Amino acid sequence: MVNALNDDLDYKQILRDAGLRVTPQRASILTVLSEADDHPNVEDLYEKTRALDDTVSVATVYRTMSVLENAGLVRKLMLDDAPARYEMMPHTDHDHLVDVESGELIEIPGTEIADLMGRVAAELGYEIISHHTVIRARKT
Amino acid sequence: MVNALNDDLDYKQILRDAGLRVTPQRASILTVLSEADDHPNVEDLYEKTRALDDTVSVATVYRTMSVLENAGLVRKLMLDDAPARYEMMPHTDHDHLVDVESGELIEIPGTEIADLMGRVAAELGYEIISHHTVIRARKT
DNA sequence: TTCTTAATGCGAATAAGTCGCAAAAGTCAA
DNA sequence: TTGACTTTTGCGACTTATTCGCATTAAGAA
Repeated sequence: MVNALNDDLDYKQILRDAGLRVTPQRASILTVLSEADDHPNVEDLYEKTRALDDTVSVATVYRTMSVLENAGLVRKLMLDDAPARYEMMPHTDHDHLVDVESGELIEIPGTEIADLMGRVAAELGYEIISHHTVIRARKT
Repeated sequence: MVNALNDDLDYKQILRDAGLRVTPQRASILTVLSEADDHPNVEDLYEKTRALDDTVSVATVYRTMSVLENAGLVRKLMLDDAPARYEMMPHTDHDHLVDVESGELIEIPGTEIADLMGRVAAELGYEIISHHTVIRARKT
C-alpha cells in the first residue's frame, strides 16, 4: 500500500478528533475496516488486521469496534443470526437490502428512507440517534 | 381465561392453515405470544407457557418460534445485543423505535415507511419479503 | 388401527461476545 | 524528558443465547 503512512496518520487523527486514545491496534483495525468494500465481521477484521499487525487480539477487535461504534465512527449491522458486521459510518447515508436468494448485501443509496423516519419520529416527539434498516427481498 | 377453549381452537386452526402440525405445545406457545402486549423473548415465553402447560421445554420454544417465523406467523426482532424478541405477525404494519434513555420499545403505526421501502426496492428490481427497522431515538 | 414422519424433552455442545487481571503503553503536566 | 496516572491490551477463562443429537412420543394419512 503506497499510502500506508498517510492512511495511518489519517486514522490517528480521526481517533484523536473523537477523543479516543491512539493505539497502533486501533489504527490498524480502522485501516482494515475502511479499506474493506464489503461489511466485515469481527473474524474478518481480526484476520486481515493480523496480517499487517500481529499484535492485535480478537478481544481487542471486539473492544475497538464497540469503542468506535459509541464514538459514532462505525456502524454495526446485525443481520439475522450471523455475527455482527461493521462498516465505516457512511457520509452518504444508505440502508441495506439482503437478497434472500444469494445472501448478497446491497446498499440502498439515498436518504429518502432516513428522512421519512426522521419526520415520523419527530411526530412522536423523538429525534433519531441512529436507525437500523434491513430489507429482505427477492429479485422480481 | 374465559375464552381459553376458543382461543385454543383458533390457534389450532391457524397452525393447520399454515400447513404445520398441531401440537399442544405449539398451541400453548401461540396462545401466550398472542396474549402478550409486549414483545417477549424466549425466556418470557417459556416461563409463561410453562404456567399453563408444563410439558414444554425451552428447546421447543426455540424450535416453535423458528417454525412460526418461517411460516410468516411471527416476526422476530433483534435489538442490539439482547436475546431475540417476538411478536405475532401484525396485520397492521408497524415499525419499531427504541427510546435509548428508557430502553422502551415503541411501535410506530402506519405503513408509510414500509410503502416507501417497497417503492425503493422496486426501483432496484426487488420485491420485499420482509423488512426490519429499528430506530434508536431520544425524546426531544 | 397402523404406519410413517415430524415434534418433543433432555442434556450436551456450540459459538459470539465479554471479563478479570497483570503487563504494556498512551497522555498530560511539569 | 520524565514521571505519574489512566487506559488499553493479550490471554484465557467465562457467559449465555441458541442449536443439536438422540431416544421417545405423538400427529396425520390411509
